[in-house]
Amino acid sequence: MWIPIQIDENSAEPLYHQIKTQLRSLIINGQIEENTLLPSIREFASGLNCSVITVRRVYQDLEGEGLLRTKQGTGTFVAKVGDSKRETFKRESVEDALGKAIDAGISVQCSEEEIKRLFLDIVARKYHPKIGKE
Amino acid sequence: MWIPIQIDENSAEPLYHQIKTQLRSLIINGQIEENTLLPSIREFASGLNCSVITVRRVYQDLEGEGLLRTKQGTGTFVAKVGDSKRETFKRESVEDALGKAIDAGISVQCSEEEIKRLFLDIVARKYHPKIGKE
DNA sequence: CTTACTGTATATATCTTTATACACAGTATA
DNA sequence: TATACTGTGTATAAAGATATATACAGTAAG
Repeated sequence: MWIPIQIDENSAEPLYHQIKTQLRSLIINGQIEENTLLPSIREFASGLNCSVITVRRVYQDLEGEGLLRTKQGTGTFVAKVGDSKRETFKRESVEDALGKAIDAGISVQCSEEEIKRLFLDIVARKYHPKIGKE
Repeated sequence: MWIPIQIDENSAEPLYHQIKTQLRSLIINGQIEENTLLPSIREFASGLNCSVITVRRVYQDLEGEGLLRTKQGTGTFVAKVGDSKRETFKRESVEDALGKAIDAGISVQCSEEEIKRLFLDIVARKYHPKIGKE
């Protein structure tokens, strides 16, 4: 089972927190099905170029949130997530990120038209990527 | 001299890094004039409810970047910032935040129309705040 | 020179990350 | 059913980054 996690080396956000946040998102959004057996802490750590203990902490924290079940000697499985929790999480996470971006614009005295134009440009680029560009 | 810094207690980003990032932004964007005497580390720390040492580290780091001049017994002053540096910084910081927000949307399978609608709603709210709402 | 303000240095506690060694569960094989 | 092997999660100790309190040192003004 391959789990798509993107680590930003330059971020000030701690490593375990980046992993936890992204894995939580994948689970709550249903991109990883209930009862899926996650990679072992060793396999996951190897893929992320980090320590086994760091992954262990993520699994432990998410188990504390009720998102994972873990059983020594067997592995770690994803738990059931209710639909209402799912929807709430989706909306909040996107709204939060957009709000932060707009705050950044305001703090830099971006005009409303300017930030709208920037936004639409980047949306177009990200939703319709051209070959040879990111 | 009052410096507007917003601390997010819930963020995983270290405190000194939040302060440093925002103060750097204020200086480079010219929202604090060249040669302005910044608050003393004690006064600033008191306003942010944090330790003197945390503010001290921020001043020290930004002095290392050439954005501040500091003189023992006298205080800490903002240095000169070139126009080209200013413009580059503004564009990059906003583009970066918008890109992150859109990535968050994509990772959550937000449709292009959906994220555009969300964005315009939040822009309207933030640029034209109603009384009684944030 | 005293006083009250600056920044500075040292020691301490907590958080983050790691390395290493250990204990438990499944499976093949005798 | 033993036994050995390979997989799993677990516990302990140590190093680095982060945040703090407290004591030290330079500067300016009375």
